[in-house]
This record gives sequence, C-alpha cells and structure tokens, in this order.
Amino acid sequence: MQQMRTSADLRIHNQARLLRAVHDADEPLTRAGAGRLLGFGRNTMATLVGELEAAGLLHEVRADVAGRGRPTTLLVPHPRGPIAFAADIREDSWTLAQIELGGLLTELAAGEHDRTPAVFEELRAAMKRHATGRTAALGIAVTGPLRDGHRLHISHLDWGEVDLRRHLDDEWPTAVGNDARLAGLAEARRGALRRTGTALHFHIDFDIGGTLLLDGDPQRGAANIAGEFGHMPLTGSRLRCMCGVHGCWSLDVGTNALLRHFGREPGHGRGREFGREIVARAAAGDPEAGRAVDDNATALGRGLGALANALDPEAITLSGLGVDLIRLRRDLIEAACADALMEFRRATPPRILAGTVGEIGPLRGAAEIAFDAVLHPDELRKRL
Amino acid sequence: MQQMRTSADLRIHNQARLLRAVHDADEPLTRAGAGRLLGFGRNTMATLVGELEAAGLLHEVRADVAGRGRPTTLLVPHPRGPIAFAADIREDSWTLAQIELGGLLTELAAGEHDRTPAVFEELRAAMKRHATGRTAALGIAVTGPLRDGHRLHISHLDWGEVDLRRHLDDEWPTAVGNDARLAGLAEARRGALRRTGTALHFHIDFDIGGTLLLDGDPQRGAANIAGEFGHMPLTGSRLRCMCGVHGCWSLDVGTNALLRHFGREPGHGRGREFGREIVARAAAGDPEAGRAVDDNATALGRGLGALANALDPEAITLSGLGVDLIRLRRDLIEAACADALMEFRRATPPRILAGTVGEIGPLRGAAEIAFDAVLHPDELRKRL
DNA sequence: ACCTTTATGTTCCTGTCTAGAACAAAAACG
DNA sequence: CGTTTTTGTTCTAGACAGGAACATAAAGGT
Repeated sequence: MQQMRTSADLRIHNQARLLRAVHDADEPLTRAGAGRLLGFGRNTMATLVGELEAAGLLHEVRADVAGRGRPTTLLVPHPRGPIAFAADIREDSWTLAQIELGGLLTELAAGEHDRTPAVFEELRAAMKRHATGRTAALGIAVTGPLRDGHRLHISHLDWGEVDLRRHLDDEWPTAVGNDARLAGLAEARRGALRRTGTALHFHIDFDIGGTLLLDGDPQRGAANIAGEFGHMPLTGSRLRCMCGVHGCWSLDVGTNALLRHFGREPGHGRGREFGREIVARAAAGDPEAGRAVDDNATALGRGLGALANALDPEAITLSGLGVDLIRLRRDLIEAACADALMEFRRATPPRILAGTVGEIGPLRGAAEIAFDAVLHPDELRKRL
Repeated sequence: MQQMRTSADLRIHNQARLLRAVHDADEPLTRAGAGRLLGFGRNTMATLVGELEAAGLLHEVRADVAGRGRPTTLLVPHPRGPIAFAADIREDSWTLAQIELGGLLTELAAGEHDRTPAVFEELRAAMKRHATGRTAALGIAVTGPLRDGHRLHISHLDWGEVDLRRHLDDEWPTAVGNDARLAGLAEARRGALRRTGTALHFHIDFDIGGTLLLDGDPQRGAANIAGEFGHMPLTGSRLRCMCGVHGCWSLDVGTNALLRHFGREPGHGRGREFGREIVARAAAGDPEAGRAVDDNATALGRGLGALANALDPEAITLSGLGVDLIRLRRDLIEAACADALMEFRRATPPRILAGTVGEIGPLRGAAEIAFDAVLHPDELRKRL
C-alpha cells in the first residue's frame, strides 16, 4: 500500500475500495449492498457516492425493487465517466477495445499487420480516431517479454528490442503487459481464478508463457520479465530452444512441439493453422495426430507437477492450446502431473482448469490494467 | 492490507508503521528522524510516541546530541515491553531464543534431541522455564514442509505427519515456518536481501529448500507448502528421489548429492559431517572431492538459471552448503546459470550472493514471524 | 383502505485523527 | 551573550467515519 497517513488518504482509499467493488462485482451493486459489503454505514455511503457522482465517476439509477423496504439505487458507470483503451497486439493482428467501469468491454477496431513494429502506427491511428474526452488510460498486451516495462523482445518476429516509448505517445497513462500475464489477470478478475489466492496461469500458443498469481496479482519479477516458465528444462528434452537454452519445456508443449512432431520446422510464428488441424485430426481419431497430442499433454502435465511442487498453487488455468489439451487429454495431463508431484502432495493436487475468459484473455487483461490506473489512488486524487 | 476503514484503523496503521520502522531500522531511530522518515509532523509524533510509551511498547531515552538544535530522543524497546520466543528445530537439535523490538536476539536454551517428536516436549519445558509476563508470541522454524501451517512432514526422519497443534499449547499466538522460508525472510529483513523487491533464497542442506520473496515477503502457496524448488527436474537426473519423483534437482545439489558421489547412500539426515569433510577436502585441493563439489556447483547454477527465467529475481541468496559452494566455485555456478538463462537475459543475470545472516537464519526468521504477530494491527489494537 | 413491518436515505451531532501555527526549550555558533 | 538551528508542546482547525433520530418508500396483513 502506498502512502496512507492522513484522513484525506483514508478517504481516497475508501473511495477506491468502493469503485473497485463496483468494477469487480459480478452483477451491478446496489448502494445499500455495497455499503454492507464494505462495512460502511448508510450515512457514509451517502457522502462517498455523492462525491463520486459529483466527480463523474459513478452514477446512480433506480434499482428494481426487490422485497420490502425503501428501494435503493444501482451503482453504474457515470455517463461521462472515464474510459480506458485496451489493445492486444499479436504476431499478425491487432485489436483495439475500450472498457468502462464495471468491466464492459467494447471492440473498436482490429486489423492484420505486417509483422513489423509498424503495427504501432496503425494502433495510434485507430486510437486517434476513437479517442474522446472520456479516454483516460491505455493498456496494451503484447506477445513477448517486456523488459523494464517498455523494451519488447519478440525473437520469433526478429524484433530484437523494440522500445515501446518510441512508438507510443504518452497522451494517457499507459500500462503494458505480456499476453500470458494479462490472460492470467483476466482469469483472476473475470474468469476461473476469481477469489483464488495462489494460482498459475499458462497461455499455450506456439510455446508456453505463464504467470504466477498471488491474490489475483500477476507477478512481474524484478525487470518485468517474469513468467517464462516455458524456458525451464522440465521434460528432459535434449533439443536447443530458440531462446538459446537447451531442454526447454516449450520444446515439448505448444504448437511448435506439434509441428515438430510432424517434421515441420517451427518458428517465426507460422504454422498455427496446421497446429489447429492436428488438434482437429486428433479429436477425430487420427492416430498420428493423437500421438502428437498425447506427447504434448504428457509433457504439459509433467511440467505442471514440477511447478506445483515449488509454488503450491491452489489452481492452474490454461488458455490457448491448453484448452484443447484439457478437452482432449485431461486424464493424461493429470496423470503426468501426479507423477511429477511429491508423494505427500498427490492426495490434494492443484485443480487444473480451462480458462473461462477465452480468446480475448490478453485483451481483457490489458483492459483491466488500463482501468487499474484510473482507479489508482493517485489518479483518483486528481479527480476528486 | 486488512480492513482499513475508520480513523481508528488509521491510527493503528500509523502506530504499526512507526513500530515497524523502529523494529526494522539498522540503527536506533530518533523520534525526530522517525517523524521525517514516515512523514509525520512533530505534533503527531508526540501523540503517537506518547501512546506507545503508555502502552508499554516503546521507550524514549535521551539521544547523544549531534550538532545544533534541541536534542531529541532515541526510540528503544520498552523495558516491560513484549518479547517473542523463537525456536529452531533441526534434525538433531533445537534452539530457543527471544527477540525484542528492534531485533535483538538472545539465545535462551538449546539441546540435542532423539529425532522423534518428543523434541516438542523439551521445547515446551524450556519455554516454561523462560516465560515471563512479557512473553507475547512464539515463532518456530522446522526443517520440513508444513501443510496448512500445522501438519509437518519430515520424510527423512520418518515423521509421516506430525500435527503441531497437538504438541504445542496455544498459550501465545504461534507462527510456524519451514527453515528455508524463514532463512529467506531473515535475509530479507536483516541480511543480503534488504530492500530487494523480487528475490529467491535457497537453503542448501541435505537437499534444497527455497522461497520466493516478494517485497520481503516469503511466499507460502495455497496450502503453506510452497518452496520445494529442490523437487523440480532441473538437471536431467534419472534417479528416483526420496520424495517420490524422478529427476529432482536435489539429487544433484546438496549434502546428499555429495554423499552419493562417494558411493554413500544418503538419507535420514545423516552424513552432514562427511559432507563437511568433502567440502574441506575440496578446498584443500583433493581432486575427487573437487569433482564432487564441481558437479554440485554446476547443477546448482543450472537450476538457478532455469528458475530465474521463470521468476526473474533481482538477487538470489544461498545459505547452508550454498555459502561454501559460492566461496569455492562461484565461477562454475555463474557459468552454469548463464547457460540456463535465456539469451536475452544473459547481459543482466541475477546477482548470486551468500546470505549474510549465517547459521541462525531460520532462528532469526522464526523470531521475525513471531514479532510480526506482536506488531500486527489486530494484536496492537488490544494493547492500545 | 389502512396500519404495520422492513429496508433504505437523510440530517445532525459526536469522537477521533492529522496538520498548521505559534511558542517554548535546548543545543551549537560566533 | 545574543543568534541560529532543531526539536518538543500546546492549541486550534479541518476532515472523516459512526451513531441516533427521523423521514421515506416499498411489501404484507387485516
């Protein structure tokens, strides 16, 4: 917690708690319900909500009456309240969306790109088109490690080091995160990891990216490049990985591993189509594709077990290809995981779940970190 | 942060901040200096310190005058203030100590034990002898995973599952942690990891235990059994580990691995003497011992690199045998670590350091978690 | 139709907390 | 021995959340 010393800090803190509760709620909160949830009396709620309404952050609308008692109001986003941009930049495409208080996500624009950093120009143009006076922050998901929060490395696109600060204006507070981390955040906020204390999320695409979530917070590490779980030698492979290390877990799990099983050289973010085809064939009963998927699932499980020994997650969620692997080979994954778990842990293994946020996980996560900036006490202070 | 809503909570929070600052300070804080550090005016400091003095938590003594201006006071532990017990229970011995505000640690009693849970009886007797009205909390370090914070598994002592709640009274608030986690906490509070955001600590004894420290906080995992980094397959071993898994890192690093190099069967917490002898021989130039230590160091480095890829620590500290390995084979460790680091990380590898707290790390960590209970807002509320 | 019950909103007052200002105190400096 | 510097003390002010009493708006019951 940042500085909290004076009663003014306390007020900001409580306003932030209220807005956070509204933002994170599964269903719209009533004013009375929010008061109960947060422990405020009706008098205090009146002043808090009043101030937030005056600041253009919250709006009250009549709630449908339910049962006895004086009707209360619903706490909804203010019609002129702040909106955040969220962008997801993938190997070959980009998406721009906006999010408002409460989590409503609306797609604004999307496109293909030419696998060069010119994509940032397209994104800036799209933002210029859609920006309004309400736009307050920007969150971006990118598909690679982000050293120090702005130096992007995407080796398989030959982006040696792309400095995001050169490609983006600083018109709004901007937060950036890699896709796996943000997909994990999305699961923690809106998906299968809600109310989970310690969890792991893995986004399996060409290879594996992941994030350790502690009380819903996806960890960043010292230089913002934590999460490369795919580049630990967890499955005994002898191959050299594109990252420069031998034996990486990602050599055996992900679309690249599927391609390699069929003799295709993986790399440069190509072959996703064929990967999907292998999964489809395996689902249809093709034996060779089935073996490729078997190997993938087994290697996945072994790695998950090893990581569970060290990090003791309550649950592990998967997105991307991981969802298919769970659907087709849950047994294999769980058996391999159990084999890799220390004996005394096997009675209570971590739950392994498919993420429920789906394809838009990184975009949703980018939206969340963007809106987090708006709800941050320092930002709030300026509006109140 | 637990509930923080009212101005009374704010006061407790600020009192806790002040006591925490006094406790964590490298040198005794002055009242004026603490005020500057925490951002309080002199008036507020007067009331805060006054209340803490009245509550028997803080005491003011005249400070040596330094330079101009009215002399201020030193903030020291109250002569009748709370004291916490700290205990360290190892495979064959136990220690009881006490800690007071500011971190002063005093050993009270110690002994050997018979490798059965009867050690807890000895410990209770020692505590009964040394308890006074000032005793306020108890922290214990144990050498094994502690499921749910009270179920202790020490497979190599054949302690299948020992429920600590049956062996301890609940006379005081009691906190328990495993030795590696508490050694890491000790480094974060009083050693080489002060002011380090993301760090890893490994305690290398017979095998490897570790902990991930985030802003000084050693992580626990969902069931309090995080930290078994030694039971991930990071070095390609084919052996079966006592934990029930194949290929564990601990098969190649630690005293057990040294023993195995010399054809001795490891296990049951025996052979530490011979392990020390191997280290001494290697230091003296014995080639066979040297090779054993080489292998240990290389395997250590490989594992550290793999973990750094995933967790991106700023620094890694080692205790136990790790201190000897750094002293004798720093180059090998760092080279193996670099080989296991993703290429783009090699320019800025994590610092690998020997812990500076020393042998008493687990005891010091136990003392810290015990005193943390005293400084916790809920406990403080009772005293104010 | 009318009163009761229930839940919520509003108003006013109280207690607590930190900050600011003015002043007092205790040292070093010249 | 007065000045400067730093700290402690006291008193007042401003802000915040809570409690109590009352008002309001619905459903239930007769």
